[in-house]
Amino acid sequence: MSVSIPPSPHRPPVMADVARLAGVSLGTVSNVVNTPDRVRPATRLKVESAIASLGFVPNTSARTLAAGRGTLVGFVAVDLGNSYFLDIARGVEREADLAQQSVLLGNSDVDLDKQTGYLNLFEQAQAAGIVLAPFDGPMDEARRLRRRGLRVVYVNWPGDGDESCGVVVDEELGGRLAAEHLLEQGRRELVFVGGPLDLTAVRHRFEGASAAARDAGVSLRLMTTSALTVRAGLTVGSELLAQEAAGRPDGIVAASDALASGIVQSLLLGGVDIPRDLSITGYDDNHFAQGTTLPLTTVGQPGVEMGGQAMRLLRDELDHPSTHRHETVVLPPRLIVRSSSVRAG
Amino acid sequence: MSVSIPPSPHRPPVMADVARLAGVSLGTVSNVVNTPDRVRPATRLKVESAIASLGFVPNTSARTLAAGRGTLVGFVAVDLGNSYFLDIARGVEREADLAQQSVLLGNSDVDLDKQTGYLNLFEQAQAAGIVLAPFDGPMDEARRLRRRGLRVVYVNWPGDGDESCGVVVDEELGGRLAAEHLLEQGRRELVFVGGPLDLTAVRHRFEGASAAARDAGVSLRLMTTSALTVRAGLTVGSELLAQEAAGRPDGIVAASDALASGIVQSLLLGGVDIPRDLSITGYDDNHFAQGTTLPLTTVGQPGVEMGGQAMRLLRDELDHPSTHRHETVVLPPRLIVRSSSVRAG
DNA sequence: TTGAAAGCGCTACCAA
DNA sequence: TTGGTAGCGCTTTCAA
Repeated sequence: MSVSIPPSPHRPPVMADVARLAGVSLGTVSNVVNTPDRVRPATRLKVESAIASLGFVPNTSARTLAAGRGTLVGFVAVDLGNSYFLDIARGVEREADLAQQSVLLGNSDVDLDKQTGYLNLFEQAQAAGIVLAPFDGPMDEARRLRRRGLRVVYVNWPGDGDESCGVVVDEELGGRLAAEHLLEQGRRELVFVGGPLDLTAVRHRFEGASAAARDAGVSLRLMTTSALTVRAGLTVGSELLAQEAAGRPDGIVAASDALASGIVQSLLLGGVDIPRDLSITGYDDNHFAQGTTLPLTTVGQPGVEMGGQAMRLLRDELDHPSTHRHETVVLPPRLIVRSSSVRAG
Repeated sequence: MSVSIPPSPHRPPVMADVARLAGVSLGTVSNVVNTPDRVRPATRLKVESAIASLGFVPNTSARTLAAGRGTLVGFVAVDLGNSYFLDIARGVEREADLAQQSVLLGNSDVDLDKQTGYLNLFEQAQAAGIVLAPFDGPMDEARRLRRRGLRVVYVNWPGDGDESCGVVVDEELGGRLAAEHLLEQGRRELVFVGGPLDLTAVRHRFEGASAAARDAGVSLRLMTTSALTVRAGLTVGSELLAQEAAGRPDGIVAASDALASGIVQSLLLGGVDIPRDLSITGYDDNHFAQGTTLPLTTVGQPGVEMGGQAMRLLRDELDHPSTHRHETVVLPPRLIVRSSSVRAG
C-alpha cells in the first residue's frame, strides 16, 4: 500500500487529484472532460463536483501533446490599429467561440518579420490552424506552414488556388460604388486619390471607380499618393488648392478614410465648401470616419462577417480534411452615405 | 537491436530525428536548443545543420509540459480598438522580445466575461505570466490566478498592494495639464466634460483640472456624460449651443478625444469659431485626434512605455520571485498642443 | 461503462 | 562535454 503524499501547498490540481478525490480512474476523468456522454450520470456528477471543489483546470500543453493536435487557432493581423482588422478579429473570435475554440491574436504591425514571428510562434504552440490577414507581400512563410500540415486560411487575401482558402472583399465593386454615388450626386469632374498602386486593393478600387466613370461617359483622373495616410491627404489637398478653382474636381474617390480626412481638412481650411462644391468619399469605414467634423461618406467592408467566414472555412478544412474543397469567398462592401458627399436638401 | 522505422511522409520532424541525423543523443540536441554554451562547437554545428536540414521546430507543448513552466506571456487588453491599449501592447511585445519571450494577445472588448475567458485561456496554456489592462470592475479573477501561482501585472491599473505590481499614468496630472494650458490661453470660463464619474480615470482627470482651476482662482464647471463617445460629445455640444452665447464656457477640458471631437463638430456647425471663441482639449491622443479637420490638443499617455514597464516588472517577478518587491509605477502623461486650443498668432 | 497502461516530445538530472 | 532515462499531465487504446 502506497502512502499518499499530500500535495505541496501551491501546486495546481491535476487530473490525478480529481480522480483520487472522486474515487475513479484517470481515464474516466478525461472522459468527463472530453466526452461526457460516455460516462454514467452518477459517475459524471461525482467527477464534476471533484473538479469544482479542487478548481481543476486542464493543462493545455499536456492535452495538446497527448492528443497530437491543438485546439487553439491563431489569427495574425497585418494591422490591428486599423479597425477593419479588429473587426475581422472579432468575427474570427465569435465564430471560434461557437466551436469552443480559442483564438490567439497576433499583430504583425505591417512588418513582415513580425508576421513570420507570429506564424512560427503559433506553429510551435501547435495551433490547429491559422487565419492570416497577410502583409501585402511574399507568402512563402504561410506556404511553408501548409507544407508542415498546418491549415492556413487567408482573410483580406485570395486563397492560394488549390492550396488554401481565402476571404476577400470585392474591392473593384467598392470603387465602383463610390464613383457611382458621386455620379448620382451630379459630379462630373472625378478624381481618384490613392497609392501606391502596387497595393492590390488600391489598384482594384481604382479600376472599379474607373469602370463606373467610363460607363457614365465621364473621365476620371488619377492622383497617386505614396501612402494612405492623413498626411498624404493634406498634401493632395494643397495641390488641389494650388489649381485654378475652375479646374478642380467636383468629386473625389479617396482610397482610404485617412486620405479623405486629410483632403477634407486641407480643403475646408482653403475655403472650399464641402459638400456644396465638392463631394468626397473615403474607404474603410474606420471608426474615426463617423467622428470627424464632417462625417465621411465611405465604403465599409464587412469585417466581422469576413472573419467569421474565414473561421468557418478553417473549421471545415480541419474537420473534413478529405472532402474539403478550397475556395475564395468574395464578400461585397457597402456604401455608407454621410455628409461629405451629399448636398443638404 | 531495434529496427529504425522510417518517418511517415508528413510527420513534422521531432528532436529524436535531429539526434539520429546528427549522430548525437537527445539531451545534446536539447542543449543545443536551450543552452548552446554547454555544447562543444563542433557538436553544436553538426546538430544545427541537422536542425536546419530537417526544418525542425521545437514543440512548445512538450517543452512547456516537461519544463513545468511556459515561456509565453499573455497580454489581455480591455479595448484594442483604443489605440492607447494597442500602444501598450506594442510596448509589452517590444520588451518581451528583448527577453526572447513571445506575447499572446487577448482583446476583452470591454466585456468582463471575455476578460475572464482570456485569463483562463492563458492559465491553461501555462503562460509564464500575464499583463492585464483590466476592465474597470471586480478583479476576483486576477486574484484567483495569482493564488494559483500565475504572476499578474496590471497596466493602466494600480498594483494590488502587496499582491501584484501595476503601471498607471498620473491621471490627475493629465487633467491639471489640460486645465493649466487653457488658463495660459487666457480662458477663464472652464468646463470639464466627462463621465460617468465612477470611471476612476475620469474622476481623477476631473480632480486634476479642478485643482488647477482652484489654484488659479477660477471656477470649473462639471458636465457629466453617460459615456466617453463622439455621440455623447455631440449631445454636449447642442446643450452648449442652447445656452446664451455670453454664458458659454471659453475653455473645455474633455475627458476623451472622442468626446472632444463630438463637441467640436457640433459647435463648429453651430457657428462657434474654434479656437477663437473657445479652446478645447481632448484626452488619450487617439490616432484620429491628429486626423480631424481641427487637430485636437490632447493629453497623451505613454502607452508604449507603460507596456514596456509592465513587462519589465513581470520579468523581474518571474526571474527573482524571492527578492521581488511589488510596486506601482506612475508615469506622467504629456500635453500635446494642436490647433483646437491655440488662437493663431 | 470503467480501469490500466502506453506513449505524446521534450527537459532535467545524473552518470559516464 | 555527452548519453541515458525518468517523468511532465494528459489522451487513447485495450481489457476487464
